[in-house]
Amino acid sequence: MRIGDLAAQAGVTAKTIRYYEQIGLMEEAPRHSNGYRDYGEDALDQLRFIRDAQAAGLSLAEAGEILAMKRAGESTCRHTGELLERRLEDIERQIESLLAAKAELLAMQSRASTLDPGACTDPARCQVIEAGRAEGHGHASAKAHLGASIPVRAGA
Amino acid sequence: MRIGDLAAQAGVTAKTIRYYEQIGLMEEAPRHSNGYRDYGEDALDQLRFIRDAQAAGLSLAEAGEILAMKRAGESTCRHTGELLERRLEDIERQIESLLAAKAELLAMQSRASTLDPGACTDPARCQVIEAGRAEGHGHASAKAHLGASIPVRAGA
DNA sequence: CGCATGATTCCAGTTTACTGGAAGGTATGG
DNA sequence: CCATACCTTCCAGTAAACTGGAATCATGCG
Repeated sequence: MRIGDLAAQAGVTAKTIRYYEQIGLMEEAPRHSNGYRDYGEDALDQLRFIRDAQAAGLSLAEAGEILAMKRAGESTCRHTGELLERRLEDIERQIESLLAAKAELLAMQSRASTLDPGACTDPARCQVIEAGRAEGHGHASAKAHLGASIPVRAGA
Repeated sequence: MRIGDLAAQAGVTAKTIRYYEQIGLMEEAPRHSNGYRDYGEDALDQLRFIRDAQAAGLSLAEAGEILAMKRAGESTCRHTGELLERRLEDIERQIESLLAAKAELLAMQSRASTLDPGACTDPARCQVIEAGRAEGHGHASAKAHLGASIPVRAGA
């Protein structure tokens, strides 16, 4: 299939795929006579793996190391074993961190709901939102990039 | 305490703390008569929270939203509740992804160890490492930033 | 035929989270 | 008195992961 098709199926843009090829993350695709890249199912698998790896907090470089292993046929070699080991440890650690953060958020949530339930019906009273949205209302004045931005990430 | 002291205790650099203040992530610290910033224990708590939040995959902007809530006293307001809700959902999702990635790595690991155990004692035979380290040995030739770099992250 | 799509390359810009370095002020010990 | 270490501001650069846009070529439809 052609790059746009692959991109659509993988949920990325064609630009991203060319970028992945450029940095050596994906191998150079074979070309049609017209110069168009031609991809097979394995390319889709790779892109899906990259997506998963990223979602799991791995960098493209790390995903690339693992893809290289896959391409090499997962040969049993001390080095690949060590790589897998390290990645697993990283992932373990990240899960721990996430659980800790989750606990912290849950604690905040319960404290928030038990302290003064229903005390904030008026949007003008909500300091949190004010602090995030309004501008010159009193305290900190810096706010360079941050403060007026509601980030979107992690949703896609 | 002064910025260098705080930085040392939090395991970041003074530059990083000034940067956090600059982007509005931390409030402007009170100053000594000499202009030096003066921090209390709460600053250390904040920095620790930021570290945790980052390890959990939150951006500084997201950590900032939560810190703003904390500063506002975790007031019970629909909006803060929604923010917490969203963060928790994000974290849930990230944990799922991590678990999926972990499963995938474990599968690779077991396949790798059962396919041909002990077949790779000679480093010259390990295509994986070769592919990651060597340069002009046959296939892909692009490798711009990637390929010769062993990333460090996720360890600190 | 013409024109919209979609492909190609190449180069430049963006965002996030810092980091480095210059140029200067301040506190302390010998 | 001066060196040293630490503080200040400001401006510039970096790395990762894209994203946008220009200029050009190819394909397919009416």
